[in-house]
Formats: sequence, C-alpha cells, structure tokens
Amino acid sequence: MPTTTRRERQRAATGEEIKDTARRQMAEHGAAALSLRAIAAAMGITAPAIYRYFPNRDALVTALIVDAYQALGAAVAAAEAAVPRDRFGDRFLAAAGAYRRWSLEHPAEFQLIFGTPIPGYEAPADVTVPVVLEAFSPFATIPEDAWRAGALHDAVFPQEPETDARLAAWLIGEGLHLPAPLMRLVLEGWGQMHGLVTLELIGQLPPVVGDVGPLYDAAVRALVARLGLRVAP
Amino acid sequence: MPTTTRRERQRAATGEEIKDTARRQMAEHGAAALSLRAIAAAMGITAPAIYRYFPNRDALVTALIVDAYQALGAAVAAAEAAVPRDRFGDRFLAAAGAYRRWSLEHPAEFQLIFGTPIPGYEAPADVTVPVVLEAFSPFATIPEDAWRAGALHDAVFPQEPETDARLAAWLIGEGLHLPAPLMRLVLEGWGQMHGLVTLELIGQLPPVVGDVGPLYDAAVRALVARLGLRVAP
DNA sequence: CATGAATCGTAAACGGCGTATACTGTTTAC
DNA sequence: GTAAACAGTATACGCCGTTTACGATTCATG
Repeated sequence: MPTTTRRERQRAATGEEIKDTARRQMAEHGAAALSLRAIAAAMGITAPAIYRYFPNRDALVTALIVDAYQALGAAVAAAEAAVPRDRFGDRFLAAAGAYRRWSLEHPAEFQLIFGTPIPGYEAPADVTVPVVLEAFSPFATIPEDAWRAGALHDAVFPQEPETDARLAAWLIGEGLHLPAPLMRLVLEGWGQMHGLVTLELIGQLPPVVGDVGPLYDAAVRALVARLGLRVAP
Repeated sequence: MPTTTRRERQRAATGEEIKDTARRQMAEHGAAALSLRAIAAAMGITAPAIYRYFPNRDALVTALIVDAYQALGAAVAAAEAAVPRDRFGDRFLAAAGAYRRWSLEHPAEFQLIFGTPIPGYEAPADVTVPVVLEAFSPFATIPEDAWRAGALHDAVFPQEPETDARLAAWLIGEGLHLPAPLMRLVLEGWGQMHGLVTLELIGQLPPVVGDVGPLYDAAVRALVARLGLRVAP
C-alpha cells in the first residue's frame, strides 16, 4: 500500500503541470514573459488557483530554477557517462559539449538560471548555489578521477598562492581531492564555457565567427590540454 | 550663433535627465525594476510625458544600453591609454581589469547590456552589435599593435581552419590586420572574462574562491601569455 | 453511511504597470 | 499678433501579482 493518497498524487501532478506550462510559455515568449495569469489561462484555471501550489510567483520561479539546474546537470552527467571511464579528456569534452548543447536548446531556462530576467526576483543563494555545484560537479570530478588515477599528462600548474589557499580550504570542505591549482583551472574553464555560451546566446559572437561550435570546441580542447587530460588520438 | 535653439537644448537636457533618473533607479532597485511611472514620479512629471522624448519604454532601454556600452568602452579605453604604448601585455591587463571593475561597479547596467532583464524587451542586434564591437575594440587592437610592431613573443598559435577562415574574412571586413588564430584567442579570452565576471556577479564564484580578483587576474595573465604579449618584469 | 473538515477552485477587488487618446497651456516663428 | 509646434496633464484600457471572501468537491471519521 502506497503512502501517497490519491489526493496527494493529484496535487503533485497539478504542481508539475503548472511548471510544465510555465516552461512552455518561457520557451515561446522568453523567461521575462512568465505570467501567472497566462499560465493559469493555458491550463484552464484562474490565476489565484496557482497560489494553492506555490505561495507566490517567486517560489514558482525558484522551483523552475532548481529543475533547470537539475536538467542541465543531468544532461552533462549523461553525456559524460557515455564515454569510457579511463578516457578522462574525452569525458571532459563530452561534458563541455553537453553544457553548450543544453544551453542552446533551452535558452529561456538558461537565462532563467544565469540571468536575472524576472522583475523584482532575486534568486535565493542558499538554494541555488548547492544545486549549481551539483550540476557542475562533473567538471571537477573528472580531473579528480584522472588525478587519483595518476593519468594526468605532464602539465605544469601555475601557482597562485592567495587564491589556491582559499580554494584548498573549500576543496577539503567539499570532500574533493585534487590540487587547488587544478581546481582553479577548472573554474577559469567554467568561466570560459559560460561566457562563450552567453555571448553566443545574446548574439554577439555569431556575426563574428558564424557557427560558434568550432570556436567553443577549440577553447575546451585547449583547456583540457592545460588540465593535462589526455584525449583519444 | 549656435545652430541649436533654446528649445532644442531644453529638450536634450530633459532627455538626459530621464536617462539619468532611470540609471539612478536601476542602481537602486535593479534593471528589472525600471518603470516609466517611477522615473516620471522622481522627476515630478507624469508618465505619458516621457513619450514626448522616447516613443516607448523599449526605446529608452535601448538608449540606456547604448550609453552603457559606451561607458564600458570608455572605461576600458581610458585604463588602457594610461599604459605606455609599447607595453602591450600591460595594456591588455589594464583593459581587462577595467572591464571587470566597471562591471562590478555598475551591476545593473551590466545586466542591462548582457542579460535580458526587461520583460518583453529584445535588444535590437543591429544597434547593439556595432556598439559592442566598438567597446571591445581595445582587446583586438592591442594584439594588432603588437603584431604590427613585431613585438609578439614566440607564441605558437594553434590552427582551427574552419573558424579561422571565417574569422579572416570578418577581420578583412573590419579593416583589422592580425592573424585569425590570434583573433580567435582574443574571442576565447573575451568569453572567459565575460563568463568570470558574470559568475561573480550572480554570486556563484565568491563562495568557492572568496575574492574573485586574483582568479580573474590569473586567467587574464595566462591569456596574455598565450597571445604572446610581453608584460613588465 | 452521514457529517464535519480539509481541500480546490472561482469571483471580485486593489494597486501598479505600459501605453493610447484627447486635451490644455506655453513657446516659438513668421 | 497670430498660428503652429511643443510640453505636459488627465483619463482610460488592458495587463500584471496578490489578497480576500466565498462556493463546491472530496476525504476521513463517527
């Protein structure tokens, strides 16, 4: 006998339907056009009914953000998982490629989680930061795996004492085992991937380079080389 | 006798006052909270009066975006101009530092030009793209200066035929004289600077590394080295 | 099975938003 | 001096998020 009653299942389904409808509206009219009244109308209910499921619009947005992060993280993890475990460089390339692909395929959700497109909405950091780190964990765990396997190329990691000390403390707190300078390179790489995707999405890069894909891939390959990860010949 | 009448001067002044008031509101309540009624109230007029100066809210936003790009470009250019012309690496470092500093000091304007924080507003690419390129031109012209001066370190530029061909065509169209692989590295670097600043502004990096400044500087120095630009010893 | 409670939804309203229209003074130019 | 151009207001429309008061349904329990 299931612990969930009929009513609870119904309630959860309606909550999901609200989020699905919201996602559909965002995909069509952009994240900024998210409107409780429009969602309700598309569902055939009235706007105040949504308040039975979310205390206010910001709570709905936060739920959508968490979902989006998890979808992004799942896409990255799935792409990485499809590569043989000992091909660390290729795993990183697959993860980075999935990151860009998901972002291009879900531009509204991307700007929802990485921008501030909602008037008056401020993402609660205590909710988002852990989910973000979870989504981006492959970019740290792949180099960690390679490090522990002793499979790192003979790369030399430049030292940055100030930042690296801070980073080392954070790594310990997170239970990650990899050198701080390596993690710093990962963060610099995250910034690069994020920036290139952002510039592509707002249309600044395409007029200059056309298809951004090769530019992005070149940057990631250079990053993989700096990290000392080997790729298939 | 000036070619501008009294009325024209008055009109231009009011237009500037509207934009200044808008900037003050953005700085206080965020770019998304921009409201014609609030601007008008702060100026002691009514909202429809603004329509004498801007055909609609989007036109005002576009004007603010253009102004912001020019302010960002001016900050970058000024920082770069303060460095001796033949210290190409230091000029690049100064420009990159000014880019981050301006962004941190003007977060609302940064998200105004690089995000989509306004409900229903879509930045007109034909207006913004040229202004963006103008603002970022130092990051291309500094390597170009170094290249023409034969002052590039013995760096080896990895080739990416597909993208580089496209880039070379664009460079010719823009009248820029530097190798396509070099320009590609500049764009990858732009993505990195942009991404790191963005992640810092939305609060993802600080909990990991604390002060993002050293991380940013390390990334830019590595980029400068890859570009083959020399820095002061 | 009857009944009281919990739940889900609606209707109406409030204040605020961008914006269109019609109107009134003031300033300018001939 | 007068007619046109201009700057501003008042009003109104249809959106928005949100609150309140109120029905209808569904559930759990005597």
